[in-house]
Amino acid sequence: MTRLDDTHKRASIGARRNPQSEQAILDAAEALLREAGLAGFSIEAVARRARAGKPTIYRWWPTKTRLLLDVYQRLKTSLPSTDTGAIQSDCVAFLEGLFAHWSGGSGAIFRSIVAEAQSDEAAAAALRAYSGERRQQTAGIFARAQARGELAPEADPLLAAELIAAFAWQRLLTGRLEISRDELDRTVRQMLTGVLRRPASPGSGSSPAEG
Amino acid sequence: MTRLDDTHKRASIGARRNPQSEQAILDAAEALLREAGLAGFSIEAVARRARAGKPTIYRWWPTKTRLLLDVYQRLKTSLPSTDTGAIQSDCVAFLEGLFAHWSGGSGAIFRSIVAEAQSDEAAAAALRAYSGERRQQTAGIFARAQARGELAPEADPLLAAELIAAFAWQRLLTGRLEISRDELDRTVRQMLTGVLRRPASPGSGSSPAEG
Amino acid sequence: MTRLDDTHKRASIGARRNPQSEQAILDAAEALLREAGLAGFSIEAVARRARAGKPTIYRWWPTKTRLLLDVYQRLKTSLPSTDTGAIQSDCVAFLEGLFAHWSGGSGAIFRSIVAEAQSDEAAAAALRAYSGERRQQTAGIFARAQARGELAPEADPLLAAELIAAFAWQRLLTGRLEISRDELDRTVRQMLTGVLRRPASPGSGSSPAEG
Amino acid sequence: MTRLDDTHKRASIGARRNPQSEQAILDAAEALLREAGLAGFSIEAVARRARAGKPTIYRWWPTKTRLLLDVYQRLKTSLPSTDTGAIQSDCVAFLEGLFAHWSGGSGAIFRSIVAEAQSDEAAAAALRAYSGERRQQTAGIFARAQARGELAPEADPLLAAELIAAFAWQRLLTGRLEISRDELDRTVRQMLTGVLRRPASPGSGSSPAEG
DNA sequence: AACTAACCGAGACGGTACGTCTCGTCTTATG
DNA sequence: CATAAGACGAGACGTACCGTCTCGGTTAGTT
Repeated sequence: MTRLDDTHKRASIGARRNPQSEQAILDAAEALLREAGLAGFSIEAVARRARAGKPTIYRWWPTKTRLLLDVYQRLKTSLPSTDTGAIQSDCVAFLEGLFAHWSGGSGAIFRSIVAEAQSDEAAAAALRAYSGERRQQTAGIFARAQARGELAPEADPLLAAELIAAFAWQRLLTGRLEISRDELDRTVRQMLTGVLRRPASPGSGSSPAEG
Repeated sequence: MTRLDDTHKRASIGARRNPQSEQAILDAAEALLREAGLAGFSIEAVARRARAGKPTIYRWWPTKTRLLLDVYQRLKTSLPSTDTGAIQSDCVAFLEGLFAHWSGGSGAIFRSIVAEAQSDEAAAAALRAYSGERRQQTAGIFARAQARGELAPEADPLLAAELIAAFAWQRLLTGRLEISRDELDRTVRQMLTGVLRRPASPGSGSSPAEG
Repeated sequence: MTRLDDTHKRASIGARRNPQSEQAILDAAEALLREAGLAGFSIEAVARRARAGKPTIYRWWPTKTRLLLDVYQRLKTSLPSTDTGAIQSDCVAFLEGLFAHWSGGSGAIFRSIVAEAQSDEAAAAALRAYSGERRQQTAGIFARAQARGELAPEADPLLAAELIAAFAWQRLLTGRLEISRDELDRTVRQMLTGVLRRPASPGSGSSPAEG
Repeated sequence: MTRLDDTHKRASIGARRNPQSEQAILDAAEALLREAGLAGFSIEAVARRARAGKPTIYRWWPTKTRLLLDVYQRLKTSLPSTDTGAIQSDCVAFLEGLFAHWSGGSGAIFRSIVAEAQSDEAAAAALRAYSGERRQQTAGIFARAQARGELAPEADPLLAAELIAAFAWQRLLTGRLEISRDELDRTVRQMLTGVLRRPASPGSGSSPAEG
């Protein structure tokens, strides 16, 4: 990428990790995942593409899964939980942002991680830790709404975060990320309001009656 | 398993498929998946265990995925959607049944299929079809409740089914199927009632009665 | 060949060998040997080409070797040992005829038999029998010359036959059948006269003339 | 064989060929050929016996034939052409030595090479080269005799070598290596003297003077 | 005329070997 | 002492043949 010497002699830089190699390996891994998915992702292939020795990879990433996770970590960047001041639009923005992020190529990588986690306990643990952390983060959206008085006091923000994430996951894993703005709205609304019939309270309605 | 004649001479029965071999292969595949998951599942291993020749497997299941799907198909059986007359307990029963089913070994197989679907389009399509069909089925629970007047008229049963299934999937895929009855209750309740604050109907109040 | 109905339905003709099938199988085997040598010669391939069932082949030719031998037998035809009245030209004619015969395609088949005989005892026995018989036949050339007084009385016709055949075999097996008439002449001459120095006819003697 | 550490941990020794593995593979190949001939000789079997990975074999010996040739090369050692001072005994010694060499197990290997050469052009070329070289070597026996004046000046040593080798080959390939000393003597004598009747030169005679 | 017996093509069966691929470990030579 | 390189043992991949088996159908002799 940033290198000028394309004769690519990238030898040791002494008794410490060579960041150029690290970059080259992560770049290669990411590219392979984007191009061919988990199927084309092998340590052998990464080493070939990165012009790195296999032991160099194994030295820093003891398992394929760890490399996978590092690749995903790198592009997790921000996804800043937008705060529009209204929970409905916050949730829609959250899902829209996530789906856009995933559609941009990183979805393939995350799918790979989930797949890997189904047969590799290390990946499973990492995925569990990662998704727990993300859940906490997402729960923040609901906690803020609760603080604003938008949510019922007894609502569990963490559980709400789990449910919305679960929806997103299933869409990703079954390749159904294409979803219209309108459908997204309706989905979020039903998640927020639930499905139960409201007790016909006199002079009220499902949404905020008036002021 | 059910065989008694473990002298296993299971030769050809003429120019057509031998159902004994088919059974033995599916049995072996299922056992391997249950025992070691997708990692231990190889055509080679299945052939060894089933005492079958590899070409016999390849003859009938052109890809590993097809065999995987056939294995799952076999044990899809019923999971009869219980009808307790109340949506809350219906949903709890649904999740309890599903989690029990998955915990009983078939979860490992379903996880394998989901994993496979992340890199194999055939598996993905099959999974999509299967989960769509199941969603329809699950939506029935909500449609019946709606007919009873338990649910709001504008509630979307199919969407509700998607949300509850998504929750279950994520729990399975992250290895978090152990869940107490109480937690299940709370989860279902929040799914059904939503999280929004109630419009403070006069003389009522879901929880914060007073203080 | 002679059939007109190329829909080639060649069913059983009752409880006995169907000569059409036998022909088709031998034809196919011979063709395969000529085209691709021993490497392309498999029961499977013969069956495919002959549109015959494998058991039909195994019924009549218990081993690949037997089929091989039958194919060779079929085209052994004659090779009539020419009798020109002079041993030198008889031998040259013998070798020329043999080399021409082998060059015409049957050489590939005979090479296959020799190869087969190196790892299959049945083929080895058959080859031994066959070559012994041929040796007897070839010895006739020398016996006739001996009767004519052309050969020394103590010469062994059978041994002479063995030597000339051995020469031919080695040429075949190392792919050196192309040989000029002149070289053939010289070869035969040296075989017949030997290599020892002549006793310088009258009044001399290389070896022990007398005492 | 000569190893003491049969715990056989024989890993890589860096980015170059491991001579231990090479030895083990050649040993295994030779043993298999001696024990079961070409039929029992498969890359799979060699790998198993040598405790080597198949790719290790394929890396260094692209074809089965190459491995075969290397095995034979290894035991070609010497066969020093004895020089007794008399062509008759030289030839007998040559054949006796060769037959003994072949009977000692290497015959099976050479037969395999000849067989292989009948369907593999690479093997054929190698065999041609090898036998040409040996022929040159053997011709030395006759050339020396010619220099001594034992042979006729017009005799062709190379052709003589070809004829004696051909005799040996045919005996090997038809499994007729058992031959008495006496028969060997007679055979060599007829090769050397030829079969033609000597011109009845006065006062001489090849053997029976006259009556 | 029905029955039996052996043939026929077809093709599935359990196996073995093929040659290629990737795995994760190892040891070198280079810097 | 980290690096690129690449050999190593192991074993799965998907394919080709092996030799055996059973099938459904055909035809000829025997009852």
